Amino acid sequence: MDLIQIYQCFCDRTRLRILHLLARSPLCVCHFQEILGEPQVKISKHLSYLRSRGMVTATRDQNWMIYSLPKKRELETNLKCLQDCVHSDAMFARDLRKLTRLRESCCGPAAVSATREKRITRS
Amino acid sequence: MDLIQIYQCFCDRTRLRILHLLARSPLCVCHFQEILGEPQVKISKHLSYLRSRGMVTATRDQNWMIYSLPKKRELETNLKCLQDCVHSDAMFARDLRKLTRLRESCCGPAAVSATREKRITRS
DNA sequence: TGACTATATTCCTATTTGGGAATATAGATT
DNA sequence: AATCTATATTCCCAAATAGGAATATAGTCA
Repeated sequence: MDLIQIYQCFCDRTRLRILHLLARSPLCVCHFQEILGEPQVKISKHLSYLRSRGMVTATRDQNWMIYSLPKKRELETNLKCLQDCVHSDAMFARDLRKLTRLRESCCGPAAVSATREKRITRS
Repeated sequence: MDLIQIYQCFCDRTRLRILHLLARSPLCVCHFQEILGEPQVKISKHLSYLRSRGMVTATRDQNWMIYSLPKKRELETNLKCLQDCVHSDAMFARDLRKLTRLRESCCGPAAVSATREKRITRS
């Protein structure tokens, strides 16, 4: 059953933070490392967990893997619910703030920074 | 973190069905056995799992344990979301139909049948 | 008191999970 | 070709989970 899988993906702190961030914009692995402050293996494994269950999709942009959310009604519904629930949560708020800062300063792939106000082209 | 615990409780099929039913009305263990068609140990253990994480509360009515949902904003929000998501799901729909039938015919405790239209007093 | 009923707990086992260290891989760059 | 960079995978281990068989418990009733 699909719904169960969604909740299985939601029930780990790291994965929940990842999905919460992806609800804002696609991101590459190094962004997650930067924002979550967790080691590369950990991030990568959770992304692979999410991918194997169809909760994220990945495309390559040169060296970078860009992760984003697939179109899935139940997933979107639950992510909206998540956003309602985390309003007061310091950790999720902090993640979003870091995301904003990253968008301004980061060295990541074009596909991700494409969402910035000022598009920065790769040199 | 509280939210994580909610999702941990949601991520098992049996527990999800239990919580989904409780969103309608308080129930005792034998009702869950009847509706879910699962062995007593299994039901009892999942209820105890849920109880230890504060997702259900239990009170005794003679021999019966009546389980119900506590007032918890995030839990309620997520249960509403669940109801949005399961509209098309045969299993959850079947559970609800069985619940309705039980309300009419069952031999359970007064505390539970109190929600029936015609209150049936224990002989 | 002893038997009965509804429910909980214990013991056991197989599986899944989460995490880290080390290593592998794919594409880019020189 | 050799190297570099970003990411993935493998191997390992400890802990959590899910489930069933058997047993225990609390309250009820004769």
